[in-house]
Amino acid sequence: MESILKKIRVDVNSNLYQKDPFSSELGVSIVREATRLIQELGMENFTFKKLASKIGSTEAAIYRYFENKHMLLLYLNAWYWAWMEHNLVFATANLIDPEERLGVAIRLMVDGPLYRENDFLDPKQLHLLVVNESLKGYLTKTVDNEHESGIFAQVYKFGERISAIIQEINPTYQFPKTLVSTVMESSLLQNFNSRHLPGMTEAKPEGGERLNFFKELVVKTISNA
Amino acid sequence: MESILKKIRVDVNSNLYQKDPFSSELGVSIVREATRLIQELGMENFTFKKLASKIGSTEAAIYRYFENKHMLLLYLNAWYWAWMEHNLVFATANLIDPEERLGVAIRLMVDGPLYRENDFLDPKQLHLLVVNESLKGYLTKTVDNEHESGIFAQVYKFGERISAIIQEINPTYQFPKTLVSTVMESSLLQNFNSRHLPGMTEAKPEGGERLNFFKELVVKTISNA
DNA sequence: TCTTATTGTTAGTATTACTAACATTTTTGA
DNA sequence: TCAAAAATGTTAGTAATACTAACAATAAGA
Repeated sequence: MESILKKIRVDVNSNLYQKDPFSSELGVSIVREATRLIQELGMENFTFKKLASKIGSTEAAIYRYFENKHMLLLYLNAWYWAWMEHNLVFATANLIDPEERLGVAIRLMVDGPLYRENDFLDPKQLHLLVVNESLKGYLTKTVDNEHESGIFAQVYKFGERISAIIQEINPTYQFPKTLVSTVMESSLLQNFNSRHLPGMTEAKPEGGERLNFFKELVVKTISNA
Repeated sequence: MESILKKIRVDVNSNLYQKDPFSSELGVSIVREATRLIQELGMENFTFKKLASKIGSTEAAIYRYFENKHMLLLYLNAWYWAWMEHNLVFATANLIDPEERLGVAIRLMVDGPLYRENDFLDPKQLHLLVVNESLKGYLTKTVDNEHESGIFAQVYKFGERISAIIQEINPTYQFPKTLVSTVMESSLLQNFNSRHLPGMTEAKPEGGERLNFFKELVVKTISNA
């Protein structure tokens, strides 16, 4: 399994980039360093110029790969969720019990993907990036166009997989998709809250409270009480 | 009750502004028009210059009231949650049953504040603004400084009130604050999802699904099953 | 009426987001 | 093997943004 994970090259929607970053050295160093730098500076202070100087290239060169920094964020986000889906598929491959599979899925959402030193992007870094920045990439005026061009496919696919597990457990539950998207988004926000708005939550950044909270929440919600 | 709501002037943390916008005509027209314009353009395309030209003033004049557009957003956000708290207090004042009060609170979070044509800001407009833009105001690198200067006091106060209701219903429930912040944040995101990422949810923008979803989720979660 | 607070105006700077034009290198296929 | 085509890289720019400074005009208050 480790070697398979190591070799995984995720397919993301080609509308996300101008030129596939994995088709060249420069492209790879762009996404690699961007992951670090966006996290370090935050989207508002991140610029292609700063990124260019970090990787010894120029602004214009980066624009050939990504239309702008917003698209680069969406690209990394898509990559993250595709990676999450791989993790889910592998981790649940030989689990028959749907409740067990749901447990794995929730753990994945709460704790982020497994750490594997892989060839392309570090999923641990990517998780931090997604916690801090990804929602800003959704909540924009351009979301409708982006939605239409299929840019959120990875997020959708991941969500659908977990919805399917829920429907397996309780076929009469009315809101599987709403529940799944709530957990996907809230697990990120609660991670953020525990670090920056501690009064809004009982959870500690590295504690197991979030996992317990979300597991209990989901299990109770989909049960026929 | 109506006349009281009409007269309510919310107190927000003075770190949010340079000069109290309710201390002058210009200030009032800034916050009033900003609510509309931020919503129309989205934060990324909103500028003080555009706002100034709408209200027949100048950029520099607006900078006298707010340090930058980010602080203006946080100001409007604080105003929103303070208004929400007023709504909650009035709507639950004569309800004894904590479960009934919780129901009112959830409805408020899901549907936003009551519409009252009031003297200052239109809560309906503000709700749309908060749905689309407010989370971007939290998820920043400056959140820790802002947190320290008490800028999120209104959000906290609203959350604490509802946590208290939950603790009244079930004093043994472990995560009241986490649950409340989840509902506060997710109800906004689900509103957004229903409009822009419809595949992520069963809810329709104007339907009652979200309310049912969140009510069921909270009631089941805090029950001792 | 004199003082103070409030607004308006002009004019600037540094940075950001992006593009055009062209030079250089690499690939490829005849 | 080598010329044409494709991919990359570099330089140099523009328009817009996010501010700030300095000062003039106006209104309000004691």
